[in-house]
Parts: sequence; C-alpha cells; structure tokens
Amino acid sequence: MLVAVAEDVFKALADPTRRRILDELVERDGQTLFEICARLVSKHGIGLSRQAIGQHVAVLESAGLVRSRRQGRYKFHDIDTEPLEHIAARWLRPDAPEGTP
Amino acid sequence: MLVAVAEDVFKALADPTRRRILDELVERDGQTLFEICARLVSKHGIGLSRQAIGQHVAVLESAGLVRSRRQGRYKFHDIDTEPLEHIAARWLRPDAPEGTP
DNA sequence: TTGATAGGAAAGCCGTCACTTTCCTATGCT
DNA sequence: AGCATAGGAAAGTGACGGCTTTCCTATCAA
Repeated sequence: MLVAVAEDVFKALADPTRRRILDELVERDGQTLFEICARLVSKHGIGLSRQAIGQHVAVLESAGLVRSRRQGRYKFHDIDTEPLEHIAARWLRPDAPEGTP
Repeated sequence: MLVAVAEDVFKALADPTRRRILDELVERDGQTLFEICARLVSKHGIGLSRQAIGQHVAVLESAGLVRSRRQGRYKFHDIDTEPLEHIAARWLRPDAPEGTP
C-alpha cells in the first residue's frame, strides 16, 4: 500500500467498477464510501452493495490509487494519480522496462 | 480487435505474462510466437507452454495492443502502443471521462 | 509424398475474483 | 445510556481466467 507495485495498479484498473470509482473521485475528491455508493448507482446504474464498493475501494487503496483520511466516523477518499503516470510510459518510450512484472 | 475498447485494454494489461510479452515486442518488433516463447523462458524464466503464450498473444491482439502479419507459415507480431496513450489520460486530466467503462 | 515446423481450436482443471450475507466495531446524537 | 450512522471483517458462492492436454490445419523441405 505504501509502494505502488505495477502488478497492483494494473489489477486494480482491470475492473470496470473500480475505474468508475476513480472517475467519481476525479470529478469530486474527498467522498465518503456512502457518497461513492450513491453516485455509482444514480449516475451509472451500478447497484452493488456497500460492502462490495468498500472492497473495491480497498483494492484501489492497496494499489496506491486512492488515499484516505479518517475524520471522526467519516472516512474521506482522494484519488492519487501518481501511479498512473508511469504505467503506460513503460511501453511508450523505447527505454528499459521498469522493475516490477 | 478493430476498435480498442478500454475494457479489453485494461484486462489485457492485468496479466504479468502479457506485460512481459509487450516488453519483448518493444525491445524487438516482429517476433514469431516461438521466438516470444524462447525469450520469455530465457530472459524471465517463464516456462509456459506455447499454447498458453499463444492465448496471451490472442488477448493482446483482441485488445489492439498487438498487430500480426502472416507470411508463409510464420506469423510476425508487432506492438501497437496507440491504445496505451489514452487509458491513463482518462484520470490524469480533469476532463470528462471517455465513453467505455 | 513424407516428415518436420509454425500455428490454431477445443475441452477440462483449478485457482482467483467479485459479490452477497452476516456479524462486529466505532463514532455521534438525543 | 440507547440508538442510529459510517465503516470493517470474514465466510460462502458462482463465475471467470489462466494453463494444460490433446488434436487438427497449413506451409516448407527432403
């Protein structure tokens, strides 16, 4: 979760719902889990349980794509685009490929 | 295979072996399936069957990341980085997210 | 034509993943 | 204290993905 391994980033991006969550956080940073759920169902018709969305968010956090800050009983989520800037460049430049498989 | 859907591109990139194949094709374009197999095993210790590698290459082709040209009994594979240039930009710019989930 | 080489197709096995369900903890309000 | 809200943990299920195995087609060389 601290170091973003390429493996985790690619696996995190492999799921459509997780990509939608990133879309939501790009549009509006600092949302709670319940807000994310509400917007996913209202804007994209994704009718998953709160627990399912929570698991998706956890995967995004482990991949370093989402950072969270706890505040009382709320937990706000922010997108971190830093891992995204390297992944595609691996094949776009004719350089040496980076470490993690 | 003609139009690269985001779904296919992300799923194709989710597997470590497929990313290694792209690494190989970046380093040396126009390899046959047997060449790819040989280099994967010799350089990365990936000891998969030819059929398994063939399936991986097929996934990459369906995602638009690899183009192939048949020549006699040989089939040469070339990388196509075009789909890679859009996927990360979806979240890097604060624009509207693109169409495909 | 025979045999070797390059590649493809399909069935089956097994592990991983996404999701639900149920239960549990923690904070805030009254 | 009591209850509602926000979130987390864990087990179970069903489906999908990766890989092997077996068999088949096409090209080239002898």
